Amino acid sequence: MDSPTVVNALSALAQEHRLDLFRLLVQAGEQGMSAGAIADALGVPNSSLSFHLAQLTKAGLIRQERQSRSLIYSADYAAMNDLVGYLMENCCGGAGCSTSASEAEPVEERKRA
Amino acid sequence: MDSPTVVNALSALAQEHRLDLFRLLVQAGEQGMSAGAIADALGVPNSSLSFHLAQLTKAGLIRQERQSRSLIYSADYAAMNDLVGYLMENCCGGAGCSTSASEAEPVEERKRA
DNA sequence: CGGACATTTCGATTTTACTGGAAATATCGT
DNA sequence: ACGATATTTCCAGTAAAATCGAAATGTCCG
Repeated sequence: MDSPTVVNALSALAQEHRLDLFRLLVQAGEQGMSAGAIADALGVPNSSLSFHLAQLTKAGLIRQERQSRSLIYSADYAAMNDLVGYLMENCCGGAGCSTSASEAEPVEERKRA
Repeated sequence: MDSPTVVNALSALAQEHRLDLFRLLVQAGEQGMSAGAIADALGVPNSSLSFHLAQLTKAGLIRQERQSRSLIYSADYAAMNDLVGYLMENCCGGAGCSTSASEAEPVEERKRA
C-alpha cells in the first residue's frame, strides 16, 4: 500500500458520518446493508449518504453490489487490513505498537439492525 | 478512545504532508526533530509546516518541547497505539484483521537525516 | 541592549469538503 | 407501458482546509 492510497483511505474514514457508516458495515458483516437501511440506521439524508458511500467506495474501503432494486454495501476487510498493516509498519516505531489492543471497548454485538 | 477523538486523529493523518511528517517523526524516535530539520527534510515552507505541526499536535499525535531556540517535535506512540487499537477493535470485524502485517514494506532504516 | 536565529502567528487567497432538496436513473410488479 | 420504490446525480450554498509571504514572538550570545 503506497502513501497516496493510505491518505485516501484515511481521508475516507476521517469524517464522523463515514466512520459511523464504516463501523456499521463492519458489524453487518459479509452480507452487507442496503443504502436505505444504512440511511435509516444513521439518520442521514439520502443524498448526503450517497455522497459518503461514494467517498468510501472510491477509497476502496467498501464494495457495492446491486440486488434488484437495492444497492448493497459491504466493508472490504482486506483493504482495512492493509491500512492497519501500513500504520503498524510505518507509523508505530516498528517494535511494540498495538501488541495489546484489548483495553479498547469491545465491538457491540449487533446483528442485522 | 471515543469516536470524535478517532476522527480527529484520522483527519490529522489524512494529508500527504502530515503523513510524511508523522512517519519522519516515528523514524526519528524518542529524540525527535526540530521544526527546522523537519522543514529541510520535507521541503515545505516554514509557515505551512507550522500549520501542519499544529494540526498533529492538536490531535495529540505528536508532542512539542522547547530546546533553547529550537522546538523539538516527537511522535506520541501511545496515541498512535490507541488509534490502531480502535481501528482493529471496531473496524476490522473482530476476528483476523491484521494478524499478518508483514507483507507491507518495512520501515526504511533512516537515522537522523 | 541589539542583532542573529528558530519558529509561530497573521492575513489573504485558493481549493476542497459537506449538505440537502429537487430532478434523473434504474429496477420491479402488474 | 405505468406507477411505485430505491438510490444516485445535479446544483447551489456554506463551511473548513491548505498555502505561503510577511510580520511578530521568543531565545541566545556578545
